[in-house]
Amino acid sequence: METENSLLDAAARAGWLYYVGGMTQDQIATELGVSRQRAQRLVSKAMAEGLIRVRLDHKIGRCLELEAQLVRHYGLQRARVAPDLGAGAEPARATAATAATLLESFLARAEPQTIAVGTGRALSAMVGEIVPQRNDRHRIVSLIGNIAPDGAASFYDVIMLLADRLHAPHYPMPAPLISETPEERAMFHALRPVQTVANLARKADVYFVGIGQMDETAPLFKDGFITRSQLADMQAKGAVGEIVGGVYGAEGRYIETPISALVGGVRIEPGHSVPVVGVAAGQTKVAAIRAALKGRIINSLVTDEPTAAALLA
Amino acid sequence: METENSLLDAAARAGWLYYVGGMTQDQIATELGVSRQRAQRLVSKAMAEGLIRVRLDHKIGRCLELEAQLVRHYGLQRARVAPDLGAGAEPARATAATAATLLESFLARAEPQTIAVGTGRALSAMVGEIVPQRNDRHRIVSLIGNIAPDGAASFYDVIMLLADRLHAPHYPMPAPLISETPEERAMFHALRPVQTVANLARKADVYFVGIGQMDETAPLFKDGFITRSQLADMQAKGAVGEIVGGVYGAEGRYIETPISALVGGVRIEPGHSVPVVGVAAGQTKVAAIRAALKGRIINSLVTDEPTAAALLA
DNA sequence: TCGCCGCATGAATAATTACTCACGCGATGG
DNA sequence: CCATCGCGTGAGTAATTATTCATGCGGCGA
Repeated sequence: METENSLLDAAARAGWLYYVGGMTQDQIATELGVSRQRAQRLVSKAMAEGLIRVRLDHKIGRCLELEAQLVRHYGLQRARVAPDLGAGAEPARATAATAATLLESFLARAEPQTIAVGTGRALSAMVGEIVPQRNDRHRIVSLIGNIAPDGAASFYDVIMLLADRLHAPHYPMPAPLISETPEERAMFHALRPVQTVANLARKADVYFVGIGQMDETAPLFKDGFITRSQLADMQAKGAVGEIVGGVYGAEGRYIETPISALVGGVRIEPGHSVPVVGVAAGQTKVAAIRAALKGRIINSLVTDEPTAAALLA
Repeated sequence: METENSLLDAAARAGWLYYVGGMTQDQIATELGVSRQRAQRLVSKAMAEGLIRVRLDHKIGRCLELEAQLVRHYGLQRARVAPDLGAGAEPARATAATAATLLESFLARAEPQTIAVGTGRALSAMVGEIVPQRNDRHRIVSLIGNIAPDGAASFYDVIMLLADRLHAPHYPMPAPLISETPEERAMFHALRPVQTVANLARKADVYFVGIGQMDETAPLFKDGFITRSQLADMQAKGAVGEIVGGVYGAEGRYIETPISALVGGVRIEPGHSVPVVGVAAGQTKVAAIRAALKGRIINSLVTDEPTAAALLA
């Protein structure tokens, strides 16, 4: 622990000298009295550990334009468009920093906020960009059960990561994301802790949710929460997207399916007055995002440039 | 204006791809359809124009800033600011690990170093944080007699502890810290071993010293080296601090007092070119530290966060 | 219109950074 | 106590980035 800490300290120092001080790694090595290689490793560690945080302080004209158009076209409260990272990159990478900045603007508020979060890669990446801080006046509450079919806590467990970074009180939902049977779901929902969390979630001051597509690459399916035939069934009923387990059609209206009775989350009702921020990007998600916007399930959006362009096409 | 703007946009985009996307300038060039050199120039411009803001997300980020300010404000060779340990903790605790790291960076040098050390709680705590090692190419030399008025070796006997941890040759000064009479002092200083050590100390490659305040809590007084009336006398002459027994005023100029003729140490002359590292922290020591910095008795400082802030206030 | 100036460009090259590898040290477990 | 494993280290090297320099293009005044 002690050596761990001093290692990070050294990394932070090296990173500071490199990125802020603009020194070469050679100079840093001399300054710190270590070898050049070690200086390099420290700098790279500072980056890898996320000690160094980079943000873009310039709104690229095109992104600004897309944001304004999104707000106007879909009647949003706010929109953020991250510059394109290029074809190869994971879309979540692009939105992560931008979404983190938006979340931080809520965290900066003096009044205690109840912040409800969903799950997924996009939110997970966002949390990775949040600056660690001591910020215990806000509460983090989970919108959705995080127990996977095999009983393990989900890999993309956003709430724990976020609470860890903020040292904030947090309320995970101790229930399966999708139960085996309606009875199992009812049983979980009868539990006091589950009800407490659900009630808290329904009164949140701001929501951050991912958006799942319902094509063959659907996260629900890919991550093993539903079977291929269940997916096909929902597709047949017109499903195009999913938010915290709630499946909806092309107009953003929730669709009732056999699965609906098994979902252990707090469904986001359309037309919320508080910010409901969808964080999603990628060609495959365009239909799902558009539907969520149309149905006013979300009223704020963080996405990337090509996705924004597609949404407006 | 338009071209200006699109230039900045391009720079911002290149910077985003480079720092957030982690792409090489080659890839960026391909992505943006420009030459590699142009991509490089755009990235560099993004930095120069401050389009990309880099921040350090680590508790020592604030410390690093304070260090930079201390170096600038007082013209220091180097400064280290340890993170605050909270109100309750002994200030020496905070500086110990940081000072030890600094000392170790000197120990790591291949060329043999002569390392001169003073005494005091801060240095004692520092030595406690030094990792034991077999490092006999350096020499440790004492700057100050370590015989207390009662004849016992001082409790805070830094040099023995340090030499023990390093297995390095060491040269304690076999003389009283403060003699009873000028004659006694002269007698000790006539001794060959004392002269040898003093000569060695004057040619040291690096100095580590504590800094004593001269208020009612003065270490010299608390540890019984001087009487209350002697303290009062020095205070009346404007004494605010003390380094290896040398007492100085608010501007960091040494003050001659009856005690001066009794001190059995090697006075640190101002304006040394080799590192003279003061290790000290605590509200009570601020005036003493500031004076030592002003008078250039020390040219490097290890302190803690609140003390650094006070020194810059 | 011509010539000059300044600046952007890409080639070449220097500097810096990242990676690979073999080694050694200390921890771990039989 | 000794063999083994894993990790950190520095040397060497590949990759990447920064700088320098010669060139050419376009604007501007004569």
